[in-house]
Amino acid sequence: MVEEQDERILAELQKDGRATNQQLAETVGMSTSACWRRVRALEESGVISGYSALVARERAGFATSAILHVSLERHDVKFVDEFVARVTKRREVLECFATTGDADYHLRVVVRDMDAYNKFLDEFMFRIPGIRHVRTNVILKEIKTGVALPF
Amino acid sequence: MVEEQDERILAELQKDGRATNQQLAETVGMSTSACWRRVRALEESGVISGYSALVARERAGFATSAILHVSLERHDVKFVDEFVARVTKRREVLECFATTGDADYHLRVVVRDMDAYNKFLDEFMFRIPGIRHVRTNVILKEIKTGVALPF
DNA sequence: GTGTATTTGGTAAAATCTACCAAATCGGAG
DNA sequence: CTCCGATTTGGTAGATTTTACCAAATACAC
Repeated sequence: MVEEQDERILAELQKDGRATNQQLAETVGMSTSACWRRVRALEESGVISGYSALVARERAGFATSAILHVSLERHDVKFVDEFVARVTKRREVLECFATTGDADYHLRVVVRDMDAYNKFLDEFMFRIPGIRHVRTNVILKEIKTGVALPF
Repeated sequence: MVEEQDERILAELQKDGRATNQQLAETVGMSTSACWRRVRALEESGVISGYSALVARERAGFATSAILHVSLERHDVKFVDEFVARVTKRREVLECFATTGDADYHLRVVVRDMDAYNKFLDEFMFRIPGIRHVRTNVILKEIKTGVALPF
């Protein structure tokens, strides 16, 4: 479905999401029109789901982030759906994964400071129905925060 | 440093990293030239660290991902630096955070399939010197994978 | 208020995007 | 191999966008 040349395009657009079509065509080695059509196809088929500016967290004033391990009390669809719906809406939650292991979910949360994090827990997380346990691991240092799939 | 109007620009460029300067200027409510200069300033000051196409993981052929909890045997700079250097280079590791809590590091790893993950552990992770313990939590479902800071 | 520095909006040339065309390439079927 | 239809390709041109510059407006210190 996604072939050789598409992967080169994807790799390049992951590295520079604002590369001009001409640059792109040159680096992947095809004509501008062929390249443009492929990019368009990748967008329309949903392989490329969007484009985003990557903003330096600290410089933008978000000093605090944490990884949360969340377990639910019960796993009825009712509680699960409610949890998923709330977490999806909440913008401080950048990532949420259902995982194997002790916790049901891993979340990454980004806020401006510890006060905001405390508020996040009290006013949001602890009010979600059916939560059994929340463990917070504060992020001391970001070693790497990538978005590029390893083509 | 980053003010009101800059935040609107950042929010918009996080949502659509390929918005034209004209669209952007319109949605944030300033002239195209003023808007363009601010974007440029945000790029040059490093607040915007780059742009990226967001690629749908599964559609691009990466079926398997996991969260790893890694602890080091010893915490001399020597071992820490080596660990950080290796992890930073390895492209399957999308994210790596030093955290409080039981594990020293949280990693998110993305690969094509379980074979590739097994290989990743054997040929990469387990060969890093000074590793005490690695626990794998396979990601069952991606509830949310965002990159946008919550302005 | 005055002078200086910074930011603003407008403009025009250069670069880019995007839709179209005809030519080239591919993949069977005979 | 040759023909045919289908797909993909490269080129082109008009519309759009970017980008650097200018003069005017605004902000700021004295």
